[in-house]
Amino acid sequence: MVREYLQQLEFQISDWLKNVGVSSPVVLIERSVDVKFGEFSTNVAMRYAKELKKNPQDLASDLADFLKEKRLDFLADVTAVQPGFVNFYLTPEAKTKHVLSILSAGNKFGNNESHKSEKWVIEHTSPNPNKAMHIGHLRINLIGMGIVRLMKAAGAEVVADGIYNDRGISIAKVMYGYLAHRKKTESTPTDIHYWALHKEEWVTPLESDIKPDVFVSDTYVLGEQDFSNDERVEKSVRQMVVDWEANDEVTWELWRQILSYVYEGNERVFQRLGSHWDKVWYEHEHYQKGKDYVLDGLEKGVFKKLEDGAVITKLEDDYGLSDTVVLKNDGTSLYLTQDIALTDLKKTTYKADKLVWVVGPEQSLHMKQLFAVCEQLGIGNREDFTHVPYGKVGLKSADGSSAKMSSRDGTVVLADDVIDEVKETIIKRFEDEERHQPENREEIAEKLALAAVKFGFIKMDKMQDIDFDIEHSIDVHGDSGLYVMYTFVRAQSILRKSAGFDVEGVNQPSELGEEAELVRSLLYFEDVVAKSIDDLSVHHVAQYLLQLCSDFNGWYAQESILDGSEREMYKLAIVKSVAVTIQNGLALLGISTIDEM
RNA sequence: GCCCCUAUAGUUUAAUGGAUAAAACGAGAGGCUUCUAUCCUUUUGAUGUGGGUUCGAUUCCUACUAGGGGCACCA
Repeated sequence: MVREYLQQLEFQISDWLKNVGVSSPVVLIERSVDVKFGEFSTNVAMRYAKELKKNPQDLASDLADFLKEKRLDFLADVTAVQPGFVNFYLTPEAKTKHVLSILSAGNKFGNNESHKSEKWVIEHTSPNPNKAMHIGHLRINLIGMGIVRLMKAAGAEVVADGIYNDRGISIAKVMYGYLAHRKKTESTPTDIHYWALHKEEWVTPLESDIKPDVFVSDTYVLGEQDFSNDERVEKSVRQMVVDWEANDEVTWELWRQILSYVYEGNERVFQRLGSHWDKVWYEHEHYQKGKDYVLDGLEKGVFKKLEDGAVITKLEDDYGLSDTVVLKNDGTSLYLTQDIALTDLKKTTYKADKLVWVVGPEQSLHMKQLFAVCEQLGIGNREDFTHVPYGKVGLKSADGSSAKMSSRDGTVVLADDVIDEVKETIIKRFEDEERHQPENREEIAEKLALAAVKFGFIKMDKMQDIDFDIEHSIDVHGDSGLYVMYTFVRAQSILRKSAGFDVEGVNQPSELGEEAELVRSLLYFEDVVAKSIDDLSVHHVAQYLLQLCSDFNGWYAQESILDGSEREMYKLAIVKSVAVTIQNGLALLGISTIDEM
């Protein structure tokens, strides 16, 4: 509803600006920073004062007078104030109408059509096939899935995709580690051909009662150690890669088995997180295809061949980027080579309008080079390709400094483990306070733990580096997902205890009371979502929810809602619309609500 | 050497070029016979440094300082 008000205002202001001589006005209406400045304001008077050679304050006054004469029914007042802002004050009726419009919009409230009928392919969380998902992966996943949900809310059709780099030395190390360290008895030889005939002599994750992803990363660490310490192992691992490339049957069999553990492990964590890929690319399926693009590029003059046979880009002149090799002098391809092929594959398979890569900032140059090369080859326009980088996740060490996670030192913090720790804290509290039936505690705590952990990562800007501190993440007070969840539960509880809600029974107040601030906050949700969509970042939504919840709790403490008065139904409408807003906001963050806690 | 990112209360974080820089944690004071106190009210306290653009700069430009990342046959 607020959106309609703003559209009308924008139209009128734009019209007025054209009349006073602005050729192509851009009208920005933003939320006022303080209640005393109304609900919304515009800076057009200051913005166009110079162009019109007028005093901004006079211009603002003229605009305010013009709008007053229009007598727009949703406006209680329009004022012009120093140094040239024009402030808009909505009528109580207009605000109440907005509250009711939230209820009729339901789970669509906040959505818009800014990217309607566009097709987006968003790549995120391409995990190493040799590592269990740690808090770094968790962050990427939350950022990526957040963008996926935002673009869906913007009306776009979205394909979320991921890549498994399932070939090469890393996976071979896991394969070796498995043969050498996952035998049931020491006497079993570390030999792939023996394994092929006696698989039952090796354990599976299921038999060893280890989560498959953890099983794989532990196996990798063991294989890696042997690889670095023993030249014979190194040779043997490298031979596996060669055998794999030569399509050796037994090697492929072991490779498939190890990968099945990897996929099972990741799928388990993805399910827990509520994360999902619509499409998974496997490197082994497309890694050879890049070479054709290199030959094509050579023909078109996009690339050039060096004396030693390697092929290099020509990006310096047109793009100001440093050049890089796309084909090695031994004729084999590189990451960039594969990415070219995959980009074309994505674009043609899904007829994608926009492609997004959620990958680390260290790949910034690589991404720019990829985009430029794809443009040169006619695969697509650079503007349609977006790299979304993010800040690193390190650990907070005892002295307060930042430390890198290291699998060698055993300091890697797994996503699973963090969620489990928070979950334990919550269950303990349930037990201490004897809350919930014992058999329900587990399920409720799981949802709350997910909410707490996800919210903790996602409430801040994605470029902000994080020094993770488990103590801090277990703390569920303050600016946390549980605070938001608690507020939602509170609202649900009130609704449950009420005699039922009926829109017909809502008396529109002629003046707002204690609920004014809360109702004001409800006006801004759509705007916040729109901004999140523009920025490809859900953290604005998280910050907004904290504010909304704070307003709600403030009101709750001051005023009794179920008071049997003639305002009760009106107050219930507010409670209900707050609940809808929280639920929609949390849904954008990938957090599902519960009704009791 | 060149390029990119980051710098905000004691701590962890907010702020499409706008009005008095916003929260949480910590520390101090107060509040449950109550619709769930995982809450509410209140006090305390910050834009790395120097220039510039602008009516207005945490935000843009520039030079420093500090930290991180990248720079052709690695992934």
